[in-house]
Amino acid sequence: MARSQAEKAESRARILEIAGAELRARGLDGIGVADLMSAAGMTHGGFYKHFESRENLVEEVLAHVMAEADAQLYARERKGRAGLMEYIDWYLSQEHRDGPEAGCPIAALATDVARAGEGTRTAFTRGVGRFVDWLTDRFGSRRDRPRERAMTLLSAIVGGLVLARAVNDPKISEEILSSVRRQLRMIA
Amino acid sequence: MARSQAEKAESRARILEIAGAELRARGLDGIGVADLMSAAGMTHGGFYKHFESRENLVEEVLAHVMAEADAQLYARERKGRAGLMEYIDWYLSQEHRDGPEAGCPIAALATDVARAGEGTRTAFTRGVGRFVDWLTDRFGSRRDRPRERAMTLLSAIVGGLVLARAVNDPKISEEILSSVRRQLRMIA
DNA sequence: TGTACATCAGTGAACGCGCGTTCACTGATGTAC
DNA sequence: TGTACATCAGTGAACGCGCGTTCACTGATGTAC
Repeated sequence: MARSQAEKAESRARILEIAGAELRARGLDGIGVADLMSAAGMTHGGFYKHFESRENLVEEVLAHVMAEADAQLYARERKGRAGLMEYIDWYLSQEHRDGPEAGCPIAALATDVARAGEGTRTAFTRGVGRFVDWLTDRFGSRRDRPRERAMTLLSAIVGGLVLARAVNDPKISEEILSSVRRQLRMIA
Repeated sequence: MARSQAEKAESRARILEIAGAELRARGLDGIGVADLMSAAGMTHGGFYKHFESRENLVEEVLAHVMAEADAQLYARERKGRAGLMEYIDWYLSQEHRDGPEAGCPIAALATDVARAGEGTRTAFTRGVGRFVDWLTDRFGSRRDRPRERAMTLLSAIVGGLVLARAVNDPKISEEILSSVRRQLRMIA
């Protein structure tokens, strides 16, 4: 082998990481095999030593990125209402709005996923489910109908972030973020 | 001329209408010039008698679709809180979820628009602004901070619809729609 | 009203170009003796 | 430990293919007399 098995694993990890960022920044159709491989420091031909096809890559990257976001979520230190508030404030921050490549894959890819293949959608659905569970836990028995609240909260932060990103006018964008942040203190 | 001026206007309107549906169903990258023209009953060459380029078409279609949605919004009969509730119930309905081609362009295209050109984003931003104004009016003086509420409500319904569409599991999808519908009665 | 001519909506072949994929090849790595 | 051989990660040229765009052409329409 031109490279050891360990090096192959590193290459694969590098491809997945770069693709995870590109995917969130440019959408499911936004990465080309050649560009991706060149960003990973290789030529395009080697791609097929790691993935069956481009579609297969997208599926794996989506699953990878969802699992990563999920792990970060469950690793957060602050619990209860304070933890939830902290999370919402980060989620609806300018920093998160302006850095989709490292941000929530749900907000970055939701409309793309709706048009994607079943494998991709299944990975996405699992991530949404885990997210809802985490939020539900934050409500605990503090509030009635915690799961219903969790789903609404998720909808509001995803919608708010997506709108803040799409909109052209910085003032409206900021207004959306701060409005949702503020109003959610009532439901949360 | 092979066709009269009136016929040209009809052709253009037909292209815009079909593109408006395809765009919402398949995303900003989802329509090809050849497919679009053939769906409009013509061959691809004639496209450039109506639009400068594909990108120019996308811009015009987005503006057209936003204006259309806006007109429908302002034409709704029921006013006040009842009108708002009625609208939310439609927005978060299975019918709307399953028919993006005739539904809200904001929810259908938000993440695509975030990556699109300035012209497209400007048209989108204008539409969002008008939507927020309409919602703000529905709150009127009934509630404090009506504009803040309007932006949060918009975020929640857009996010809820987008998630309900992306998710693979019909049970979760329906649960998202009904949760947001129910919880929004508190804020609205 | 009729005639001659210019206009231009729509046609369909042809064009580059980029993209996903294939494939023969290289040479370091892993393995068997 | 050393040698011979098979393996296979990565290379880079080449492939189809679809897509946006161009262009010479057509013939009905609009206009000028």
